[in-house]
Amino acid sequence: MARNGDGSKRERILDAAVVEIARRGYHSTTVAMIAKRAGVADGTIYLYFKNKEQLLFSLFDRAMGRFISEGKASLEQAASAREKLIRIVELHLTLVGQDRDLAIITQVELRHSLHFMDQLSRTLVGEYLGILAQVVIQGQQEGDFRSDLDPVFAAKSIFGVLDEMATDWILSHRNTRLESKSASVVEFLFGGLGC
Amino acid sequence: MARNGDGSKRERILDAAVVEIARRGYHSTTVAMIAKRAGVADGTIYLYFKNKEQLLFSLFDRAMGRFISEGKASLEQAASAREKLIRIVELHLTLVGQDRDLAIITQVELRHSLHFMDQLSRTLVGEYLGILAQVVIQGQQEGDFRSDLDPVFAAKSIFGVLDEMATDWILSHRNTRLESKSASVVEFLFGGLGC
DNA sequence: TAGAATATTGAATGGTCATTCATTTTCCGT
DNA sequence: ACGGAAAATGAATGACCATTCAATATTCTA
Repeated sequence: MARNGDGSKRERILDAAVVEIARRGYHSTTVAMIAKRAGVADGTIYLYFKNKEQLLFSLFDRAMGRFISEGKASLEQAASAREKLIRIVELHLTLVGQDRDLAIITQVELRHSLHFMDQLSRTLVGEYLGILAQVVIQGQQEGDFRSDLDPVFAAKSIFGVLDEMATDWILSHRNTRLESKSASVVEFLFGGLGC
Repeated sequence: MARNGDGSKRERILDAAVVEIARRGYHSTTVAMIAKRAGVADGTIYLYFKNKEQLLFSLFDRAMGRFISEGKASLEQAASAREKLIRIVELHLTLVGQDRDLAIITQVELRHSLHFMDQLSRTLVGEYLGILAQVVIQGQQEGDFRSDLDPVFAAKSIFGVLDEMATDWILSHRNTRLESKSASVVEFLFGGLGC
């Protein structure tokens, strides 16, 4: 019965959870549905995850872990803050736009309670904002970015724009590619609305 | 009908729902809890609302209705697009920052599920974005805003920044006033990051 | 290969709640 | 003050589902 050893069963459960939760929503998805799609018994879920909520957290961990590691790699290849920001925007939109089901999880399902968001923002999202703030600081030192902006505030603004584009993409059922917005986003972030 | 002298019973139920749902989250709040706080019987809720989900929608309708009507009034007093944008930013942050419980509802609880967000974005949020886009168009005609920006894109970006500030305020438990960010937001929106 | 250790199964459990509706209370016109 | 209509009540219903655990299957060790 049990196939290839190590984490493959756990991975299968996570994959199944992404699909089921994206389609029906966290609260309407039963553990039994996830188990069925993963091809395991209901009880098996509890051998790998403490409970349903932990399973949802694990979904986020896995996705955000990939994001941050790819992000760090990509940033190392960029010298100036300006270039770094461009890469971040592209990476963010590309990764979110790559998997619609996963995007629904990150943009919608992971935000359904204050308790939940609190935990997320304290950990991985916080780390992401920190990286953004660092880039802003670098840009200010290089004289490319205005130095009268609070870097943390700027980081949140950048995140806000990216996050809104991602959510909007999920909600608009058109077949656009999310990363096609990269250039506009970069342009807006650098130049704002004014002439 | 249920509405006598004071339409106050329905209002009391809505008020109670805001408090309970903000504190415990939508899914952990039972209809019985809302009824208790409102001082009515469980069944009475169903004389005013079709079901629990409709009650949540009504919460949003009431809040967003106030927002849009106040917004329109405030916009009429502003002539230039620049002034209008300043007013929108101030109004958005002031209204959200006025009532923490209600803010938790709008920033977190109303975003529970794709289905739910879909309905919101198609209706009132869509209307809000439309107003923002109009202001951008006006600004472009007046020569104050860059005309190479797509107004709908710009509207979403503005909304994204405002929304992120609001969510961040909810999650940071510090005692700041949300509207104190107005000036920074306006400055960022007009000028962006660049020098 | 035996037997122990480990992994998996899935039916049963127990608790939770949204919703209903038979009954009671309040309202109001005459 | 009466009586019928409208409102309100809250206990009962029934559906739902996360989680458990005794039983079974599989893998490992010597």
